Amino acid sequence: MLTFKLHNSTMQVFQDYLQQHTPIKKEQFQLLKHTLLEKKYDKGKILLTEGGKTDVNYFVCSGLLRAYTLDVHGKEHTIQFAPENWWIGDRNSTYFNEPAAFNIDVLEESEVVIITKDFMELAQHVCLDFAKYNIHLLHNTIRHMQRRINLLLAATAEERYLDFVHLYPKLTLRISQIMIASYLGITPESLSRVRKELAKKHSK
Amino acid sequence: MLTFKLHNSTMQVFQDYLQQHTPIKKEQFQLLKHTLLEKKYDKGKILLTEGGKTDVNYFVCSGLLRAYTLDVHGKEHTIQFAPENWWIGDRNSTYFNEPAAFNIDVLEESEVVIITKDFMELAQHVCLDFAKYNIHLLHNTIRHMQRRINLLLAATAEERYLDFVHLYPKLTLRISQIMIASYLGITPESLSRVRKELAKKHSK
DNA sequence: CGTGGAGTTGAATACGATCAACACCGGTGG
DNA sequence: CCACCGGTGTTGATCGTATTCAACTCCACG
Repeated sequence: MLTFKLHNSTMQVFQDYLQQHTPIKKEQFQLLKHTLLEKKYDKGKILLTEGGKTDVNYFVCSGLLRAYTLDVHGKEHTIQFAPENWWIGDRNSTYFNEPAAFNIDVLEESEVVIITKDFMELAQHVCLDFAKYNIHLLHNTIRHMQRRINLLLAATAEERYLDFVHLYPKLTLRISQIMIASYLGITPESLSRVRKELAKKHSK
Repeated sequence: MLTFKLHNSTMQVFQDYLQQHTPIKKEQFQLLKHTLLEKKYDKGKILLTEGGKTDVNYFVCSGLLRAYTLDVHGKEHTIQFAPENWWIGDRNSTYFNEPAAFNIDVLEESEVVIITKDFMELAQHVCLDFAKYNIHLLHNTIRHMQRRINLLLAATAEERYLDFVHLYPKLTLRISQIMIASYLGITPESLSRVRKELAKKHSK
């Protein structure tokens, strides 16, 4: 007998992730499943708006989401990209019950699992060690943000771009330069020139 | 009978803080005390060096510490200030067992409590809810860092300075402009001019 | 086709950095 | 007590990097 498995379902991707990265096992996942929701979003869809409220986070199974803010001039500033197997959500709203600090939109058609508050609470009851994983995730987030702050303080546009390429080589190809520029804190025109300079150096 | 209490001991300040902000109570603190160390450091003392290793964090009871990095030109970039009742430490080293990402030095003569790994572990056994406080602290750190990243991406030097003054009004007076500039990501000269402009606007 | 967004390039501009000079303390030692 | 010194903060002149605004090419997509 042959079993065909063409591709994993959205929920299956999430379950696989949990089993690989957290102490939550198959049987435990079954107890948690009812607190989760799977969704598919089209490119351009806005999942959260600055100042709004939400009590869910997202786990991206396929596609690409983004967190960004708008300044007084209407320019976008990217806080975070979330490709497959990344978490994204607004802590201000989900954890502190305050208005959201940023917007979340869909850069590529994406399949996501919606992580409710119920899931977070229940997961810690069902699996005591889940809290440890959670803390690990928080520390890791802080480490990355600290690194980014340091780059914004100390590095030139070129250095920041090279760091981005090094850290997210696959994303560099998927994400438009407009978006990358808004993540690096420069204009798209400047990024274009940075890339031109790098190409020149590299060809020598 | 009169009781004189001229000033709190370093350890007492820390105990008071825990009792106010965490679920750790008097009796529980007694069980934890032996994992803590109190120290007094002179201005200029360097507690941690980039690339080094440490397994302790600090709680500042009095004085002022600072976390900073050095770039290739030898310039300092301030990651964080830690005045009284703040925590400071290098996660890369204490949590991830990797080389420290930054330096920590003493800006004012300071009394600190040294928080060992033993304390963190024991505290969670002695008081189950301490973990929740810890998570709260992590979320809060992330919130602040996200805000800072957004300011570095979106705001002018003047806006960043105003935000700093608003967020840390007391620190503004205690910290030299050289240090504030290195926190904002500008030169001391630029900060001086920003302040001049603000004074001009304000006097109109 | 043709339309609109992405990326590139150029010219002018603005903002902060750099370099240098100087005033102003606060502390130290003769 | 005063002279000196080093660090801080200010100001000016100049420089450099990134921004702004505009024009143009190149595709992808309807």
